[in-house]
Amino acid sequence: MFDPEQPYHPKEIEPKWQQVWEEKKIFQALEDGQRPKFYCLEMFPYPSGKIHMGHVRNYTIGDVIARFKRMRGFNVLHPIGYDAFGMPAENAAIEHKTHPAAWTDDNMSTMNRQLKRMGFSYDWDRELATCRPEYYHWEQLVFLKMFEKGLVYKKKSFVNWCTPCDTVLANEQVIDGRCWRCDREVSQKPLEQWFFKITAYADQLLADMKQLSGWPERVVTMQREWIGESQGATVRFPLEGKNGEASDRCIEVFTTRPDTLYGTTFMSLAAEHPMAQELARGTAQELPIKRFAEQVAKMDRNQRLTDAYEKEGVFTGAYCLNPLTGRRMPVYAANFVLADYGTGAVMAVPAHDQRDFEFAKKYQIPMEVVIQPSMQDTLDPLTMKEAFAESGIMVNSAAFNGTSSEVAKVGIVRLLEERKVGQKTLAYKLRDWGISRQRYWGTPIPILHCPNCGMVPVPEAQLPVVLPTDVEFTGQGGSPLKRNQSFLEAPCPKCKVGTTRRETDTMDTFVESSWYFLRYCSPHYDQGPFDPKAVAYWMPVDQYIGGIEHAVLHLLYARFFTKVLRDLGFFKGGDLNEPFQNLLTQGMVIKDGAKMSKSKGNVVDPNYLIEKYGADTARLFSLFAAPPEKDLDWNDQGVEGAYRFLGRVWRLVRGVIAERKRLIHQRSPESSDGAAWLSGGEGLIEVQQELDGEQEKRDLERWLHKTIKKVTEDLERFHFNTAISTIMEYSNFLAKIEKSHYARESVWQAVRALVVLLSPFAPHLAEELWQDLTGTGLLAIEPWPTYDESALVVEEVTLVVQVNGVVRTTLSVAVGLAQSDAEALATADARVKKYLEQKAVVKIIYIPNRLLNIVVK
RNA sequence: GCCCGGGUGGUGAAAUCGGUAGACACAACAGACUUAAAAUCUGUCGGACUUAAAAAGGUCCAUGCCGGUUCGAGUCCGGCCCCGGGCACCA
Repeated sequence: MFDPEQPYHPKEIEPKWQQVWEEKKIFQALEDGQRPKFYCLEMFPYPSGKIHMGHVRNYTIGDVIARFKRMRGFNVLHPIGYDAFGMPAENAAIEHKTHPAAWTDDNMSTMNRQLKRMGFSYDWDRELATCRPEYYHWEQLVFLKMFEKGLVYKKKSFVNWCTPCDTVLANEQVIDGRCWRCDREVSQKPLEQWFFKITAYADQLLADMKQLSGWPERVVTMQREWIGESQGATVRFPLEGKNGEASDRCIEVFTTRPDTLYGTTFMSLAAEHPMAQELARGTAQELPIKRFAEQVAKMDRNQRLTDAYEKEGVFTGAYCLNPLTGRRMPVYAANFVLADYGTGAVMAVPAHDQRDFEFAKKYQIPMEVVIQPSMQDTLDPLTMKEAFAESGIMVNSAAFNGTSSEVAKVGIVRLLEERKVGQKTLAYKLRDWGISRQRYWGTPIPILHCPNCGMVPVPEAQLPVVLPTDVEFTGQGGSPLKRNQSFLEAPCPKCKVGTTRRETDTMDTFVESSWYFLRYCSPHYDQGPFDPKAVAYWMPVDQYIGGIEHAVLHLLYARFFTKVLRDLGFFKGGDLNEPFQNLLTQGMVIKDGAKMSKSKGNVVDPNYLIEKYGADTARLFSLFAAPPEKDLDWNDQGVEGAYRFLGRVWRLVRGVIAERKRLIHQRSPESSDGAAWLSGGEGLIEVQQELDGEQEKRDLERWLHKTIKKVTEDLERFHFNTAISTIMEYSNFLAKIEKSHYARESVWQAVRALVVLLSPFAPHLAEELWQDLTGTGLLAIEPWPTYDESALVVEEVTLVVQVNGVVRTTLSVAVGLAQSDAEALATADARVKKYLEQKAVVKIIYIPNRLLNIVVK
């Protein structure tokens, strides 16, 4: 029974509609050629325990987009799942004597409950968790395919190592050089590590950013900087042989300044460069070089990357020759040369590079000026206070003297190529992606180590390599996989006789998140990571929504992985290059000027919010308080305001329903109880139409169409806050309508539109009111209203009248008023007139229906 | 140091193309309803000055600061200050 006095109780209506949506599976996505598809995706959560405000905001944005697109006629795919592998689960297992799987499962079911309670329109049949063998099975398969193609390799590399915790730490887990858990200093330890060869895709990752027009510019910029392409040349400097001649061995360098080649006076190698030790071998420099390499290796990596420490080096005892001039140059090992950038060796030009300048000063190495700022302005190596690193005019450079250094750059590279001592080269800052983790709770790397055959991939038929469950978590002695005999030992699939030792490293969890969006397309497919047909239908993701913190990491990895899968043929001829067509990066949720965190004690728990106000209020406020890409300042009073607004809509709509009901009861008392009254019947509509005054009806229609237009346009460009304020204005307008007019047909239509427009934001309230209004159908799958331009036409507009650009009055005038009439009206106005006295009119600017500006002197 | 964002009332914000700055909210204040409170509803709400018995006006200032373009600038251009983010020994 409809009770007009019933107050707004979200706790009662919200779970009811959540259940209806779920039972009727209306958010289930099926491939359908009739409607255009729309893949709406939010970054899936790590199952840390319960959802936080950042999730609420992220998923509300995604849900409003999904609901809006669905009502606009798109076939929407809107999935959710869990990024379920990772260290917190393992740490919890160690602390609380549970199993990471149990801990993770618990958290996922809690979070599932919370997400459902928020009313998000997910296709729950597609839910996935990356820790399940049916997911990571396919990740292992891709790993093997990459291994075959040489896109995975193993090498020794330095990692952050915490001795008390006996484990590797990710960079972000090292805070000021100390372990986040035990606060001890983190050291650098060389370890055999697995790498994905992302550098092989550096050029494509850079070039294809042209296709990312739907991404925020700053994310593209961050990725471009991260990849860090430099144009330059490689040059080979022959080593000096026994009798001062050039030997057939050489040191290869990368330089972005081939124009300074004639000014090279020494050579710098990274301390770790294999040649450094080799050149010093058997000389007096052998020991100093060895000590120096050890000292550099010990240096904290963070310090090495951030501090401008003093440039130091040790002479290797060897000399090399400038390939163009034959000049004899000492070869040093230097602490500022990076082993893994370029070739790990640098041609040193002290006059034109600040680092080389400082180094040369310290070790009294000669300087050679080869570029002058201008013809007049010349440099003297003896008086220079710093290197001259800009472009200028070439000197002391043989045939290039007198030309500009920019021109010489090209000429010198050509000369190097002619003489076969160098060539044009691109260098990248991007490093290969180290994916090894010495942890249990991750995807096992499907490799066996055989004493006879060496590294042997696990045969595809034996996949998945399942994580053993009979494992004890002590936190001591490294990964528990290393102590698990049944996991560790396996017969060699190649020689059949050797007992192999299974790889105990697991994969970085960023690998799982690099392809989950593809798995969503066919989450139950058991012939491979995904069904190519499903991927061809749904991909690319039309709208991706997540935090800016993944600007480089996840978003770069996912782009890389997509390209790898393409090249491995997984898309079966599809041409998917880029996974995410459009990207929206939402801001943080902050309170009292700081990001919400337990330590700051400023956390707002979504559960509390839902309990007190309901999901619709939580959704509405998180969209109303700020535009999505900005930080959102949480304000409890603002939440109250959102709740009050929903209460006003509730009372308004139900007031109108009650009035309509009363009217019908008057006309035919017997039909008012059942659903029959809703349709009203011809007679009723006639009566209602009679009640409508022509002018009022037009005003109402104009408001209606204006509101539909604005809300639609704002939703298209993700201006949720202004879309909501438009609905508020519309609702404020409707609330002013006299109660005696409630029964009119135009009011009835206006109120229905209010409910529809509000539905993406507050779907439960809207669904409940929709049922009261129509008695049938689900609003969630109703079509979005359209607006009629002709209904927007007005007869009168406000004309702003300015004198010399200052507003003096506004006039209400007929649309399309002629300039002469506008001038006449304006100059007749007393407020305008007084500014025209004693003045000559110089110019009049008239913009019809908007503004009249009289310029006087 | 370099590269991006951003700076608008007491607060969150709006102003889509250069055309009435502050929509919509929050807070505050006043009032109505009530025995009272809550809830709800109504009104006021950038600043200074000013006219007036009051209702209601008027003038000037105001979008970080200084300048420019323009009939007209929150919006465009130049310089500067502050805040946030990214990069930073990458040869």
